[in-house]
Amino acid sequence: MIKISKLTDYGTVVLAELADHQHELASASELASLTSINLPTVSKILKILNKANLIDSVRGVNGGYKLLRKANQISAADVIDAFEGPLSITDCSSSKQNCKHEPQCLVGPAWQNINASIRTLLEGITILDLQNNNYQHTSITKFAGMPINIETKVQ
Amino acid sequence: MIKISKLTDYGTVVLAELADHQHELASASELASLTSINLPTVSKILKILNKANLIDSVRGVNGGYKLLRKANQISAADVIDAFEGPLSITDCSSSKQNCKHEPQCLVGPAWQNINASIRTLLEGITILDLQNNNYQHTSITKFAGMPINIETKVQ
DNA sequence: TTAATTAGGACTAAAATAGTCCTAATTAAA
DNA sequence: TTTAATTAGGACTATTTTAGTCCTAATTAA
Repeated sequence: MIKISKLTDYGTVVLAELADHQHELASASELASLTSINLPTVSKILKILNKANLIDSVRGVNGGYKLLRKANQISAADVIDAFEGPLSITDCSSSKQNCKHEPQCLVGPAWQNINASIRTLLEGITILDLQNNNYQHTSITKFAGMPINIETKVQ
Repeated sequence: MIKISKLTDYGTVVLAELADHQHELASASELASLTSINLPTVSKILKILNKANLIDSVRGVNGGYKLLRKANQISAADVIDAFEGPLSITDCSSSKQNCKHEPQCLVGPAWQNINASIRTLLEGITILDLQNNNYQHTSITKFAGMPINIETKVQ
């Protein structure tokens, strides 16, 4: 269903929660109780986010995590990259490698363009937008005579 | 990776091949050899496409399949729906049901909007576009002072 | 009647995903 | 210096999803 994994979804929830904490550290167990996600899972998520340089960690007593960038500088695409590797709508859309059907494939290049479109869309949406729900969908079918879709952020 | 399944991908390939046959019937085995996808798999794909009313079938000797609508009237979203059920980027983005985290979920509604955007994008792309690769990605960052992404179809 | 074809669905195998758990390293505070 | 709280890293298992194959029935032209 063109879906992100549960872990990625949880990842955005955890990041949104961290955004509420601004510069204070939040521990894994705090975040678990705030988000209602099980502690072991939250820990795993935090490690992944840390490895992807989206958050910073401090060990030891009173340790915890905080955002490394501002919420409006972390995009949905960043989060997806962290959890699922480079965004790619089909196996062959990320690069022009090793597809055994490639010579006679009629649709590969088009999927690659669609992929780029979805990526651009997701790069334009930040954790702050997700949190505030200030991303709204609008659809405009014609612009200068051409059929287009416009995705806007509420200002 | 926000990806469609292999079967969905193959589905578009098969549809594109059927589009080349216009109104003649093409059998599963013909399509298998034209697309280099194994026969049993092509058969499965054709049954799914048939059930979704995207193609028509004729049994018996000289039977086969053909498109039920024109290639420019079958969208990428139609194909994804056929293979993967209603498009939905997260478990909670398709409807407002049964998510145990929902009361405190910070990001659900936003994902639902993103989902709608991706759907609109995919509804605007047809098998004909895929086949001709006449869908191209362009990105414009400002329009009337607002940050936007515009996805265009080549005319 | 036969052979070519699709319909339907059961089944298996493989891959991806989610979730848990263990041990080590770090650090503040008692 | 010891202890307790915390993250780091990774192994592991269980579950779910996906891909792919196969069998039998129904249909139909020749």
